[in-house]
Amino acid sequence: MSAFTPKSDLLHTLEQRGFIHQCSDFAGLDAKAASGDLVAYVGYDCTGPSLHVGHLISIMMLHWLQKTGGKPITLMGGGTTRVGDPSGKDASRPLATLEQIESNKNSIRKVFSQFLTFGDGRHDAIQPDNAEWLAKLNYIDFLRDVGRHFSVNRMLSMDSVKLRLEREQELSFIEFNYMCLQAYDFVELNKRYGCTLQMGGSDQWGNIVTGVDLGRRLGTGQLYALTTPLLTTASGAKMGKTAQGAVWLNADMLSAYDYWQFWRNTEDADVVRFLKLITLLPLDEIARLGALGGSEINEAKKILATEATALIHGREAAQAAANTAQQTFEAGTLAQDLPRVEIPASQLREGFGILAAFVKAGLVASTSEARRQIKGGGLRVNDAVQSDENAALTPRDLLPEGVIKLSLGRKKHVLLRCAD
RNA sequence: GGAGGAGUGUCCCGAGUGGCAAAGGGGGCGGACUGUAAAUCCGCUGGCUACGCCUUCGUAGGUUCGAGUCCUACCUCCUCCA
Repeated sequence: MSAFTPKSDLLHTLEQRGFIHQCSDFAGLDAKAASGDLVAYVGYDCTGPSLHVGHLISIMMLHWLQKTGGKPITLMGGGTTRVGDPSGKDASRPLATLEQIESNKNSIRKVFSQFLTFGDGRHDAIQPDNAEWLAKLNYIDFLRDVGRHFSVNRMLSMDSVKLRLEREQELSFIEFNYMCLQAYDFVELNKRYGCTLQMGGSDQWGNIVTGVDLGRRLGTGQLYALTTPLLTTASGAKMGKTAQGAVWLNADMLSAYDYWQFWRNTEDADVVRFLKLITLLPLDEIARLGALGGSEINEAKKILATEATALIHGREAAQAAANTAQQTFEAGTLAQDLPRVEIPASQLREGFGILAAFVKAGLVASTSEARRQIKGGGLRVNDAVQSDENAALTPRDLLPEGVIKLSLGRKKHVLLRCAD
């Protein structure tokens, strides 16, 4: 792969930006992409109400695909989610109900329009749901026409399955069938839309190649597999989850400010890699940012955060988040745009217990945790460290702006405000 | 169907002798150092109306002053046999 110099704009771009982990046939795919009628898809589970930052890489790939003249398909896994993906999860996921899946699907859908142009044109993105064909499959027909092409021996050797077997963990039959359905999807998308490439994270390699294989046996013509590295930090931690939960892409599930903060806190070693993967900045600009030494790299992190946030929350919200951060962390002034929580004015007049206040603000999960944080010096009111867990907030704590600033650690702030 | 083994703090792994809010990791959070970074060091990591009370060790009972630890039944998983 490294020896190969891609001719197509697509592979050229993907390679330069660090998207490529494995490819089933680099040269073949390159030729196909260069021909200008490449249709490719990525499948998305409907297990949650929103995608998270871990999904971002594949979405960006679809974006570049469209930009370089290809047609992207975002396949909603409305059908496969009814079965469950065995990819390395420790426990079998509880199966989602049909209503949940439907609701998740509609919620997930929203995010793609920020990255892709949908429509009926030749290069417009489309968004089918594999329930359209999987739900009406007839078991006998499926076994006869498709099932006989799958080798159990091979499936057993796949990491996702092998791991579960080695660790003596539950692997149910329906989960086992997941890859068969995913392979079938690929073939079906080929028939319906001329799709010849499936992309995904490196953990999907086995599933994707199974689809390529099935296509060959069923006579689809050559199919291709392309995987990306999983989004991890330089220290090896998986991205996408924080203590508060996943870093959601949907704007209604994670604020622009929090999203901006997430990327602002990127490790030094990851900045350039992330700029390439999740922003649209030109490579020479990224190279310039990457050359910044020492603490100057913070400038690059701010740009990373703002560009990333602009993609899903809009330029204006991203800039607002940047401004809020600038005021809070650099100017040391009160940023009115910090997250807010309201309490009744009467409650403040009576004295609002400090522990309850932090719980109310959502900065700690329980009063016990608030107590612990006070012992550890982690709670501040109006930037003053608190040491008395019996203290109460009163109207005297109100800043001139009419709010009380509560902080957990150095980074998390909430403004407490009286409701009228 | 038979024999044996296993299920531990709702993030994960994992010790556990009848006195256990339960060893030790990882992860996470907080503090120090910094640059809202990494590395390192320190603290914390069930809940509450909090020097006490309540809920936790697959589920439900039982023995006991007292059970994660003993007994019974049940559920789930693993291994060997049929």
